[in-house]
Amino acid sequence: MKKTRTRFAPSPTGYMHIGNLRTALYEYLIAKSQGGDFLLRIEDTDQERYVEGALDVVFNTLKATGIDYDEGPGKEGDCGPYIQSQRKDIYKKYAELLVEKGAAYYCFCTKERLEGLKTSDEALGTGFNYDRHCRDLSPDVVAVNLAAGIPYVIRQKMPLTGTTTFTDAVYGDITVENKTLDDQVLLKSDGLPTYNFANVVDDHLMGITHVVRGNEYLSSTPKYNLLYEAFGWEIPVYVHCAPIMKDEHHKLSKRNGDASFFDLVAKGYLPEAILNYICLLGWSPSGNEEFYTLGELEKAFTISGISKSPAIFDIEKLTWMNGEYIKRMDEDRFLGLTLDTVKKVFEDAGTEVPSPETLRKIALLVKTRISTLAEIPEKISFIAKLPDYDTELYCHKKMKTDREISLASLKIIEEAFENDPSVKDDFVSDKIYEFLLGVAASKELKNSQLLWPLRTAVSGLPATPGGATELAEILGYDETLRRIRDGISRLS
RNA sequence: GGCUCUUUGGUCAAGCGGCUAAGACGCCGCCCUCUCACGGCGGAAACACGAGUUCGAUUCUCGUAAGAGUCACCA
Repeated sequence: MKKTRTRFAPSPTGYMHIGNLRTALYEYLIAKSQGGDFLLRIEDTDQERYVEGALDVVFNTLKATGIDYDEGPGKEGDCGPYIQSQRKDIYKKYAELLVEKGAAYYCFCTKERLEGLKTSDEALGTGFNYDRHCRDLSPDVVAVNLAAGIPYVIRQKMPLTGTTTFTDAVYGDITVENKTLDDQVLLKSDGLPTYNFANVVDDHLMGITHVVRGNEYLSSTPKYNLLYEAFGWEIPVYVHCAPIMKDEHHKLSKRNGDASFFDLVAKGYLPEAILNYICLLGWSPSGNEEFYTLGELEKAFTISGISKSPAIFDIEKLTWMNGEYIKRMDEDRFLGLTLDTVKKVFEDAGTEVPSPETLRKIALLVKTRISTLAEIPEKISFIAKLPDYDTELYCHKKMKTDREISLASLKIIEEAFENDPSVKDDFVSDKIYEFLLGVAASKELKNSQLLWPLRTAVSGLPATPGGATELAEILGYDETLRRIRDGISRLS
């Protein structure tokens, strides 16, 4: 059995579309799940679309997601070069070979003539089809024209009758009438191949066994088959995937301003969470497990799990999944990812940056409470600087507090702190909690009547990451007392 | 318009002739609790429609409808 080989063949546009990334992932997984090779090939046959730095986006994305290629630019194998613009001569040779075999022909039609055809077709309300004007030019005329240097393209000579059937691994058998097939251009007048032609030639030359692509290519696949057959080449397994949608009607796209892979990373999403999520958009595993590392996917992936219908990109579910990844992440990695952000919150607020130990505590405080890394600043900024707040916050029915009780409670806490110097010596959450519970009991107050006002005074917020005593520990004895007094004056 | 494809809860989806039609996100409720979150428990919510085939259709066939793709010297 032949070794499985797949390829990711992006055209460098400078934007890593989520759908393209998913295609790359599926290609990678098909190869790896079968012990095969995954190659990277750059399809840059359209020189008008050249974008500076676009290749780096491709390389960086693959690197960030851990999708390693076995052959490709910078990793030369036996099938290089892996950049189509460097393979120009190859395509010309094969196009000419096809002419010799009678499966293609030279076409000298001008763009103007084609335009005329197109407009008259549109007037009829039908799609455009080349009228095959040059299909039966005599060899003599062709030779003369070529010698005269008249610009030409090479077109595929489609059979005029019969049908062509191809098999897709996800859609099954699809049959079309040959007469509906256009004599498409294979080699452009600039000597470069069209996508459809370069693809077939390269895929064959590179030993690609599985062609994975978006289902917008479904309708051109019969033409591919005809090409493979004309060359006498083995037809690969086709795996067409339904698109990822923005909503019911629109595909996810750059034009719609939809997030690219790096946009999502910049918004605080983890590459592994993004990859995990998009893998599940359009593919489902055999069991109920939803969390997969790339390595696990390499074992679990099956082509039969790929679905036929489009999937809407649900940022809410990605966000949830990202949060799960954060919760499951080990502490060291989390701290490595977030400590600088935490530190920056204090720098931006213009307040003194706490000790590394305190920064650590703050970061960890937030670990189970965020879904994306970008949420950190808003969650902790109150620690750096007490926000201005309304004393209405002190009123809470369930906690059985109002302004008066809160004022009394804060005074009680202040006094208790001052009267017992040992509190300051061991100012950690558990000890403070224990201490305050004792105070509450002695004053015949409910725990919440003491703790709710404390939390409010110390944070100025209706909801905070961590409880009153946790926050007190982080703020330290002095700052805690300062905020308690601030609360007292607000309430007085 | 021609050709092709798709159609299970709001979303992702399992199902591959017989099920009270999984699971997840989101939503709602309850519990836990020094707020929030985490966690636990529970709930509402779906087979586009119509004919066939069959003892029996979400599942097979054919229509209809609605969506999508394609019909370039773009990929």
